[in-house]
Amino acid sequence: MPELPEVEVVKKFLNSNFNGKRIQKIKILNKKLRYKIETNITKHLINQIITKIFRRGKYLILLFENKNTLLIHLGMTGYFRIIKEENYKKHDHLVFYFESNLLVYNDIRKFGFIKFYKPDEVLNSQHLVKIGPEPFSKEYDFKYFKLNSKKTTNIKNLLMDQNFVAGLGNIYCSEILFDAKINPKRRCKKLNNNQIKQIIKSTKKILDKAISFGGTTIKNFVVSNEKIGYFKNELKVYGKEDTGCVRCSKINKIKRIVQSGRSTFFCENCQK
DNA sequence: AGGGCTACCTGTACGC
DNA sequence: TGCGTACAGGTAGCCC
Repeated sequence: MPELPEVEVVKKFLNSNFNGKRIQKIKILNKKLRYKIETNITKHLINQIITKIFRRGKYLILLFENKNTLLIHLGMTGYFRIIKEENYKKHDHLVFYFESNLLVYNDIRKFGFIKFYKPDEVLNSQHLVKIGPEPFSKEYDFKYFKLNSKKTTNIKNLLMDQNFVAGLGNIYCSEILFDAKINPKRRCKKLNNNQIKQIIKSTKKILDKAISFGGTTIKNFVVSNEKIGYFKNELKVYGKEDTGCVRCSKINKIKRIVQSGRSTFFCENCQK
């Protein structure tokens, strides 16, 4: 489910519903996620007002009035939904009780996590201390790319590296490289200046568009009780193995290859 | 040191 | 219908 655009949509959803709201109670239904949910988070967060929700890469940061934070990662299948009463489903793990509703975290595969951090600790946590720049930031530019792109790896793996640039995952890397007309197998050191500039441009363009469409629905990207994620209809190559390339003609079929154990989709004809 | 592979966990789709 | 296998948006820790 969640790459940067999906997490951004979740962040907006949480901000619009819970910013300024007080947590009355927290119930841990199952503490076994990627990391065990610490039982004592309850005593730090009870009666606290959520003052803001931030996104950094694919991470969510909940900030409370006493400056404590929760760092949340949705893994592959994590999502939030709002319910009116205690009406739980399989794989619900944590519930925040508010005055007028309940916010539930559900995660089938348990690759996500919810961690508590004291003020000023979260940005120096193991998860965020080495994370790369936001793709929309000024820092992610031509100079940065030249200076920090690992010369030895291919461009797909570079974009997937959260310490190079934050938030890109398996879907959007394929889509970005298709837009930039770059072959995902291409060695980084062989990219010329124009291609680097194009990759940066395509990164911002694809993510921006995906956010405006509400992210990509693959399986269970659900916010509240509404299905969103209309960017799925805009995907050009991801999951399109053996279908005709929408750009260079219907004769050339999209190929699926495996890079570092993950599927990559591209057109051999128009991505060089 | 840095990149590649595998584990983690559950569900689904597909071939036989 | 059932069984075995492959695959799925994530990171992290091991190995080389």
